[in-house]
Amino acid sequence: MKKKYWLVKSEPEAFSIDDLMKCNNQTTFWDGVRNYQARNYLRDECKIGDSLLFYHSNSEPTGVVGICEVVKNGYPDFTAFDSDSKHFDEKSVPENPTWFMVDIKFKKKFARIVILDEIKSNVKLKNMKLVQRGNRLSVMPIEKEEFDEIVKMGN
DNA sequence: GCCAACGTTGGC
DNA sequence: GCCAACGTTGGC
Repeated sequence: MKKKYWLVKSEPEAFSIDDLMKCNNQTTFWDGVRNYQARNYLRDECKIGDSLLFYHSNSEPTGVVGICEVVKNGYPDFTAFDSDSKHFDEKSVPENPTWFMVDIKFKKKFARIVILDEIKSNVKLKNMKLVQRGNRLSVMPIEKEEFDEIVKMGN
């Protein structure tokens, strides 16, 4: 299986890369994805060993802040079963789960944040879904070259 | 906090 | 299956 590359978004108010660093074993489950396209990526394509860019949305500044790695393949997002969770979805049941998640582990925090403006103005990154109009996917595939370029910018 | 651009829902 | 209404995302 060829290694793949992803960009995942999180609002740092809700969950930041610093929060991830403080997690047990610097690992957490990436819950709360409630979009079918993103769900399909998590369930079917996002596999152990894949690399992810961690992106802070709705923040100051907005941009890519570090790298993580997938450490568990897609499995049912159990927060959808929990009526106390804000990610609760009554239509998703354990026998037939609607939503999926993966586990991710912290790898690295960038020396500097790669802000959205820089990504937008870098011609090598102009094909990223991130900078295309109106794209709101919270989990999106990216190319190895794009991953490498952003890592280079962050160091 | 605003609001444009989406995705989803539900009436028909 | 269409599409208006609604809720959400996310940059600014």
